[in-house]
Amino acid sequence: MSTNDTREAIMDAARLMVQANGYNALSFREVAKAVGVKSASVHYHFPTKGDLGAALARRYTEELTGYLGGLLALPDSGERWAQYYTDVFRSPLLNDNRMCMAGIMAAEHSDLPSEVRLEVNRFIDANVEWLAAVLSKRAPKADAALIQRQALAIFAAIEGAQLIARGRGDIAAFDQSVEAYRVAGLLP
Amino acid sequence: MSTNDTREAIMDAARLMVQANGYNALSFREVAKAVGVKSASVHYHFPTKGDLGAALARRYTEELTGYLGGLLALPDSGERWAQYYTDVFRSPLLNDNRMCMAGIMAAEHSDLPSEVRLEVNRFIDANVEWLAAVLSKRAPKADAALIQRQALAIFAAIEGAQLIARGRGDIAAFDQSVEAYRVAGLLP
DNA sequence: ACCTGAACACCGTTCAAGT
DNA sequence: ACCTGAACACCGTTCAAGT
Repeated sequence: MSTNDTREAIMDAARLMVQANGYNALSFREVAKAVGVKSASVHYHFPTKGDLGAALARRYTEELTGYLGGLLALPDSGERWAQYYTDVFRSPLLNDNRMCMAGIMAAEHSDLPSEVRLEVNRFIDANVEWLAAVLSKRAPKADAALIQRQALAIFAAIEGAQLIARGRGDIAAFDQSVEAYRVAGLLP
Repeated sequence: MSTNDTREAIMDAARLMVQANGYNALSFREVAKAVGVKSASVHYHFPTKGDLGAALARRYTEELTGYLGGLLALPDSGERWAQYYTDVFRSPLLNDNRMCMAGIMAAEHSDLPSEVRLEVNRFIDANVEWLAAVLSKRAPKADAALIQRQALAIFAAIEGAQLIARGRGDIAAFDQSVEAYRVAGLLP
C-alpha cells in the first residue's frame, strides 16, 4: 500500500466518524484500527487532530463546491436547483443518520482548533455564495444585501432541518420542514 | 453545604459545559473541579454521564415549557410571541456563544445514551407543540397537519439560525436569518 | 448519607527507535 | 519515507474504604 493510499484511507475513515459523531468523537486510535495501522502512524500523516479535522473540512467544501458549480452550469438549473441542493443535505441522513460535516462541527465550535473553525466558516461562505448566485439569476434586479440575507437564511434553515431530523432520527422531519420552507416562499 | 447544594452546583456547572461544548465535552473531572469535590463524588449524585445528561436535558425542557406556558397566557401574546420565542434562542449566543442544549445534543445524536436521546426528543416535541398552539390561535381554521408541519419547520429554522451563527461566531447571522424567515412569512 | 483514593481501560500527543 | 512501542497526562467508571 502506497503512502497515498494510507492517507486516503485515514481521511475516508475519519470522515465517516465525524459525520456520525462529530469532531470530538473522532479518535486517532479508532481511525488507526479501521485503517490497519497504529495511532502513532496516523500522527505521521496528520500531526495533530486539528490538522486532520481541517483537511477533512477542506476536502468536504471542495467536493460540494465542485458539485454546485456543475449545477449552476446546467441550462435549466433555475428550475431544479432547490431540489438538487436540498438533496445534498438529505443524503447524509439516509446514510446511517449522518450529518453535514460543517453543521456538526458548527455545534462544536468552541471546542474546535482555530484551523478547523476557519474551514467551517469557508464551507458556510461557499454555500451562501452559491445560493446568492442562484437567487440573483432568478431575480436580477433584487437588492444584493437582501439576496445575501435570504441566502444565509436558506442555508441556516436547511441545516436546522437536518439537525432536527437527526435529533429525532426521522428523515420525514427534514422533508416536512423543507416543504414548509417552500410553502412559505423561503425556498423558491 | 447540603447535599442538595452540591447536586445543584453539579447541574449548574455541567449545564454551562454542555451548552458551550456539547455532551461529549462534558467531563466529570472538570465538573468536580468547578464544584470543589472529586469526580467520584459526582458519580455518587449521577451514577453515569448519561444520568447527568438526561437530568440536564429534562430540567432544560421544564424551564422552557414553564416560560412558554406563561407567554401563552398573556392577553396579547399573539402579537409578540415570535419575538419572545426567537429571543429564547438568541440569548445563549450572547452568553459566550453558547447553544441550545437540545440543538447541540441533536448534533451528537448517535453518540448519546438512549436516556439522553429521549429527553432531546421531548424538548423538540415540547417546542413544536407550543408553536402549533400559537399558530392555531392565529389561524383557528387552518389544517392541523399543516400547522404541525409549519411548527416543526419554524423550530428547525430557528435552531439552524442558531447553529450557523454559532459556527460563525457572529450573532448577526442569527438576526439576519430570523428576519429573512419573517420576510418570507415562515415566521408570523 | 456523602465523599475519597486507587485502579481500570480509554484518549491525543510525543519521541526515540526501527525498517 | 513510513511505521511502531512506550511513555505522558487526560477521560468515564468502579469499588472498597473512610467519615
